[in-house]
Amino acid sequence: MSENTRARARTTESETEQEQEHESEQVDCPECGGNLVMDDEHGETVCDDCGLVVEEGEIDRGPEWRAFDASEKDEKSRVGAPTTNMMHDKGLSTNIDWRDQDAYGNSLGSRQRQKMQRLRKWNERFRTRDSKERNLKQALGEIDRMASALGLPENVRETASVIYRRALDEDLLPGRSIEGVATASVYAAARQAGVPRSLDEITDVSRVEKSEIARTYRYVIRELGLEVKPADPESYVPRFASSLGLSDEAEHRARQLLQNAKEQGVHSGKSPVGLAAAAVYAAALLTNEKTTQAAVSEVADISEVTIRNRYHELLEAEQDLPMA
DNA sequence: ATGGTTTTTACTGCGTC
DNA sequence: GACGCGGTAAAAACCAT
Repeated sequence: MSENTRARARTTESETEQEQEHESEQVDCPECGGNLVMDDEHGETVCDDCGLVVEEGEIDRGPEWRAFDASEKDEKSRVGAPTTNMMHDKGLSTNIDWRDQDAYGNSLGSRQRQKMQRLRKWNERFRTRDSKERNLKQALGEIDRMASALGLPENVRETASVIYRRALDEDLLPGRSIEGVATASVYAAARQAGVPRSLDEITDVSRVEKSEIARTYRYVIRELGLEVKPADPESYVPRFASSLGLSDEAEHRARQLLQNAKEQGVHSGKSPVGLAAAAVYAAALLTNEKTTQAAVSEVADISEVTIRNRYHELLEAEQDLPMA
């Protein structure tokens, strides 16, 4: 299979783009000069005025919260770290010194020593309940890595972490790889948050085979009783539209097409990504903006044939029920 | 495993710049 | 002639049974 078909489309349109200043937070939109705003919800930087998406995720500016041991944690975490599910113990564990001394360095009496022994024991029991904690640590690292690579916003990472944590609590891990479950968690979290990434995109950043991800994902969903509605085609639209440099109008039009199609139940069994891609293409046509099927196919990772089939259906549906 | 459905691959013909 | 688009047939992938 050619790698070309897999290649993500870059948003670079022209060589005339000026170097953007990296120092300042306030950068002007290359298109219209408007304000650029970070959209945490979708992990995108968009222009206030014209809606141009300048960068989609890719770069994760967040601090590196991962810590592998105590000393590293001290270095990396900022003062007053927020509690977060992204750390294996939510960053809240207590450490009790092993020395039998008080804060001034005086040694303790025997009563105090015994007390400290008991405290240490229990603290240890709570902190690293068993090997699950190690497991969790590694998995959260992976989740973080993949989410970054996919340009997913913070809240998705949080959700993924929670899902993984639950899977671990429910003893779903035996027989499955940490990687696999971690990947499935990310996949599920992204979908739940309404910023879905296709299985293919997920596979690209995971170390696990597609089939295993799918299998594990289904398993986790079922066992945890998570409700994940089939991905809404509309949620793909903004990403595709901006990758192709289409206008807001076209994007809006694409949404309409999809809503209309939804009402008529044209879906059912068709891949949401395909629908979204077709809608984007059709919308570009309707608003007289230049795009090719090949381009859409590229950004959506969907074959041109599928786009053709879908967009015919979309336009038909539009005509059957013009204005309600 | 099987059969039905959807998606992809590969190829071909048509019109236009 | 290359490009964008449309169609088709056969293969592959997917899903429920």
